[in-house]
Amino acid sequence: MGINERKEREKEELHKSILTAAREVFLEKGFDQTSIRSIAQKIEYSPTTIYLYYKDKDAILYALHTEGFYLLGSKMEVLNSVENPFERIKAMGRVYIQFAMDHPDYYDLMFVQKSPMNKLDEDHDVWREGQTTFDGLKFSVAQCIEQGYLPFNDVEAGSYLLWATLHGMCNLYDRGRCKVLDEEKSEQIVDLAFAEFLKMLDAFGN
Amino acid sequence: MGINERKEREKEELHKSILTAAREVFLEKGFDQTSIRSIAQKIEYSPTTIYLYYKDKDAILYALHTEGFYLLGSKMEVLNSVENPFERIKAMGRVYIQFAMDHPDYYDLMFVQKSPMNKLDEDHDVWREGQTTFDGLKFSVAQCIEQGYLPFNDVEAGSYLLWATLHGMCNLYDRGRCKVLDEEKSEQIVDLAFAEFLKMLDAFGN
DNA sequence: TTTGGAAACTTAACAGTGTTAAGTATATTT
DNA sequence: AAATATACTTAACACTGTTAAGTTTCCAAA
Repeated sequence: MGINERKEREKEELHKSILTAAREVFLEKGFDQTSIRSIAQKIEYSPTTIYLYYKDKDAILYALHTEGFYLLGSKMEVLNSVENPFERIKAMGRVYIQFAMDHPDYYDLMFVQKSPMNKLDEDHDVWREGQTTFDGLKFSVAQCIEQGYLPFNDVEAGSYLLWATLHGMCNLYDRGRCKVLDEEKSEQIVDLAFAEFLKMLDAFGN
Repeated sequence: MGINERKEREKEELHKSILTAAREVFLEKGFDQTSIRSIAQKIEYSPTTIYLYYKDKDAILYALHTEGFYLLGSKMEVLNSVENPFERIKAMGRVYIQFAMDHPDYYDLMFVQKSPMNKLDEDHDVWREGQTTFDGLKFSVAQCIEQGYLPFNDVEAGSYLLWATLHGMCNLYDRGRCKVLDEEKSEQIVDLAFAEFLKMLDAFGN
């Protein structure tokens, strides 16, 4: 009899629908407004039911953070066809910025919020999602160094520098720190600064 | 009769002691644990009294954020004696990183948290503290461009790029995203990446 | 077919948050 | 002495994440 199988399916479905509801609330109302109670209301269950499927709120946020990395990964994937590693690096930068602009909430969860990182210390100690993405960057940076496009001594330090540069631009923008600029300029500052950045890199690449 | 004067002094004192208590809680327990009630407990007044001296919690956080800028400003001040603008820029970077490491909570409030920025939209529209600091950077960047140390077309975009690079390194570090690196390396990654950054800049400066 | 028990879910509560309306002392003015 | 203004507190509202205890539902064995 497949009763147990059906029950297992139903459990999985509720598990999924909790995450779906969480995603909807998160994308509609933002990080701050994503509460256990608001998720529960969306699926028409009591708040405590959620704790039967997720250990705590951080576990849900971690799952959403993972979704974000899959989304970013899918955008990065198409760049595998770029043969020249230096062109690939530059394109990765553009994709990264575009992602941060298109999905600021996902971006925040992936690279700024401390909540998802709490889960790491508890169970699996390694940040798989971030690791995979960073490895992709390192691979291209190593190629760039080999082929004389970038002047770094240390692959990891150089990769971190590139990552941090883009992250800094996106994060300062997202957190309203562009108010130090004219209103018109602050709107496009990330693109402008990225252009200056590319110019710096090109001075090495050519 | 100086009774009104004495009362005025007492009001000012309570105003200050609220901020002092807020600072103590903030530096001891961190941003998340800085609640109106914990501040009130420290000064042995009821939580509602605080609202007679500060409009809301954001107003207190704004005041603390301003303190942070004074602190950073005092660290930057000594660099005025550095004649060479390129050396000055590089020294500013070191001071900035050191500040972020020494005072992560202040740094967070100044450059990451949205709370203090909320106050801007309400009253004075301009972010005076950030503006002043950024102007200091722009001044040196403009000199560097003039004297051929930096290859930027746009002073503001270039300044933003430099700022964002340092901010990105500090913020990713603070938010635990250095877990993509070996444990030993993640401890010193900001210094390592900054070293790579300086090497890139030096390629132009010399 | 009824009974026992496990599984799934809910109710109610705890301890905390920012914030405010209403109430109470205290001190000053009329 | 009575009225008023000032300073502060109490109690509450509407939230938050989380958990212990209670209830309902459902399946299996007697």
